[in-house]
Amino acid sequence: MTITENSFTGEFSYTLDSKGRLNIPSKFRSALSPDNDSNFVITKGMDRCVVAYPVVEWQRRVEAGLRELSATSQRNRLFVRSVTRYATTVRLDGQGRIQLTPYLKDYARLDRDVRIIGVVNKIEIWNPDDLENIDELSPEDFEDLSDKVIL
Amino acid sequence: MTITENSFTGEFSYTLDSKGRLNIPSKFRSALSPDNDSNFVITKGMDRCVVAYPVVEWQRRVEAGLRELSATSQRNRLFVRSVTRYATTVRLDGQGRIQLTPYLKDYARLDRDVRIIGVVNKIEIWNPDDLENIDELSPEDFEDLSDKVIL
DNA sequence: TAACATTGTGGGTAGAAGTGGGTAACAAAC
DNA sequence: GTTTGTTACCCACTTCTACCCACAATGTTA
Repeated sequence: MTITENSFTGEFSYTLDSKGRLNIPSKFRSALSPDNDSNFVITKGMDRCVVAYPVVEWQRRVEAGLRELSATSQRNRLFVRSVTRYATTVRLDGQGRIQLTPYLKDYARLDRDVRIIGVVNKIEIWNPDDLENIDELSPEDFEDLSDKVIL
Repeated sequence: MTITENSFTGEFSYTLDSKGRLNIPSKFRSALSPDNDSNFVITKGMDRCVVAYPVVEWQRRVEAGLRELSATSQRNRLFVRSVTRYATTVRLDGQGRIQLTPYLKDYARLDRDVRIIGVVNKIEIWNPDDLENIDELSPEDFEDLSDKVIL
């Protein structure tokens, strides 16, 4: 099972229920490696979305780096704070749902309908309107980047 | 159990009660390693906030950082003194609350409403207004540091 | 087509978490 | 010795949340 660890793809539509719970697509759930303990870390993403990392992913990429950053410069301090401040560890409930924090729900303008997309090793949670309105890559850029990234 | 030692994330709103007691988020309490004896060291933080370290973390800092700094310049010595001078060990009460010292409460302008944020290996306690008003990083700086640290 | 399994959604409820206050113990001040 | 004030411990109350069960809709298998 160690072949593809946490590779998320696809787009899904879900609704936040009255308690603010959000379903995670079952395909994403099964893509979680078992030692993840069914946990995600959710935080602010770029462009007004919420990102969710499997915990191991978060630890590997973020925590390790943040610990190294010295707190001496104001710039570093602001950065570390702005990353961790909005990050919360959440566990899937029995039905595979997570609870969003009020701040993140507000930040990403999530009301009832949400769009969830898989982005390789993380998940993004969007307001459907915002997702439609973000600028798509120009066809030229797309080809340019495609060449470089293989794919 | 090999998870990560004391990694604090997230933001929480609490109130100082009439006795000056401050609740510590349960998520932070459980992130304390058991041998910490339910203790924190609180002291002056950068940018007008109060910082709270688990005792083991505090000890590590004192040994690693402060000791070296102290011998060098007068400026550093002043800094070290101001940090250690106001440092107090506090224990959580039965409900998971701590008592702030008058000096720190005054220094961070904590009145009734406070914001608590987790910053990797320490906790910061803020006046809500101050927290909102600290300069956020410019998007360029953010991306720049993101590239270096995260991916 | 019928039987069954999976998935998304909704809601009740016990226990946890946050908040407030009483009081005994102790130290400092009078 | 008495008074005052602070602190730590205990108990009480309200709010929130994690866990449980339920069910409809969809997909799958025989």
